[in-house]
Amino acid sequence: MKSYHHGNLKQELIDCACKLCERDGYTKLSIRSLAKESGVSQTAPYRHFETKETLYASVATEGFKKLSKACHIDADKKITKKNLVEIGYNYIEFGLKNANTYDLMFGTAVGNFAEYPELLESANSTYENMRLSFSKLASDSDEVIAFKCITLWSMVHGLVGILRKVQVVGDDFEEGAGPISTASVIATNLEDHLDKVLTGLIQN
Amino acid sequence: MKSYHHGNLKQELIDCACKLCERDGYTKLSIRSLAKESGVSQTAPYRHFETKETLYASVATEGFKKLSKACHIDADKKITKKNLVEIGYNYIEFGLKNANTYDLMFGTAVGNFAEYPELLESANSTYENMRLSFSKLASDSDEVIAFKCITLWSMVHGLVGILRKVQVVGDDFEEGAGPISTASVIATNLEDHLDKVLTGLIQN
DNA sequence: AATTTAATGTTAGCAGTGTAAACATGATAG
DNA sequence: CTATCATGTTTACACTGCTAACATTAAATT
Repeated sequence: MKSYHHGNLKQELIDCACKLCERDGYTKLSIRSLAKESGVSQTAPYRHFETKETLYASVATEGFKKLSKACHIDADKKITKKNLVEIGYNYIEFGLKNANTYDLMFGTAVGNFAEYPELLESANSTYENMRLSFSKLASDSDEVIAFKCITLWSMVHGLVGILRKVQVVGDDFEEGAGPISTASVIATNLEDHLDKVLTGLIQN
Repeated sequence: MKSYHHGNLKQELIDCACKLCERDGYTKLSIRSLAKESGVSQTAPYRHFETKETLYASVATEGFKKLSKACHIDADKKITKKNLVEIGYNYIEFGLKNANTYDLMFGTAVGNFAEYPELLESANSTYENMRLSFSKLASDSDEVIAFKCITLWSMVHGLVGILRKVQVVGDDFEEGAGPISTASVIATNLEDHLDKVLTGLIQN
């Protein structure tokens, strides 16, 4: 016995979309299949999402919230370099363990974050978190801190990209030629790697 | 007066696809519209590309070849740190000026490079080029060189990703809050930035 | 040179997609 | 109690990737 009105459709669609996007990749997601999954008509989702991109934006927003949480460090405590390594490590871990969602967040699925205030907010706050943690370690100017933060961010962001391609290509590479084996080495020594890079960064 | 057989369809399709992918983004590309553009029936492309992904792979291959060329340094000459900065700079420039193609190359459009030997080859050779240049500067072990190379690569790769999001969000940001203004600063001082990072990397 | 074969093209059609328009239902505000 | 409006449904359109059956012609074989 189901009523005509679902009651909680929007949230259910988002939750469902998050799961499906992560499981199959966002390209495989269709509004129709999503509607079916929620036991609702094909076009019902359009009452809650203007276009498919709007739905993507919602999923991406959830992603940034999770990423933010994963990279969060208790603000009261004193921050050490080890903490920053942790942040970087957690960032990369998130990117690899939620590869499909990560793709949605940083790919072209959502063209312009500015069109989706919540998404823009959650993305910026992810950065802001990171920047804050950084600011508690070094006593540099805001500018320098932001600079270092972006450097770390692009570092880990880039590593996620490279390491994902590694997974795709497969690890069964023997001759130390390609980027594959090397990247794998970095992957298994991620913390060391981050520590090294951060050390260089902090010392300036 | 056109003959039944096109004569050079495959190459024309690839060329056309490269242009369209770069102009509108690979998501907007349809095999049908591509066929129409080449004045050929809807399904003619399927004689040359098993699936759409195969076509994507071809476009991506072209992309890696261009990227490789952009990052190439004459092998005979002695390599300086400045040359490496140049490589990094050119890499980033390529990523920003060919944003849509870059997306195709590093996104999820092509799932598994290993399924497309030419693509895998061109991608690996891009890396190999970079590694070779690196190996001519420092006199480290192969392992360390590869390690440093990957570090530089993920660095520039990450920067492209971040800087692209900047473009998307727009530069008209004033309060020094978001990652935007900071990343913009990096963008305008790219060479300095790279030099700084590389210096840290080379000194170890 | 004639004939077979394989490569390359076309037509027709299926199943699936995003989305708009017109209509149905029922929760809520007056 | 009634009118309104958010939310759901039905129907339909234009588009997509892709398959199967058929047409044409270039290349290989006899």
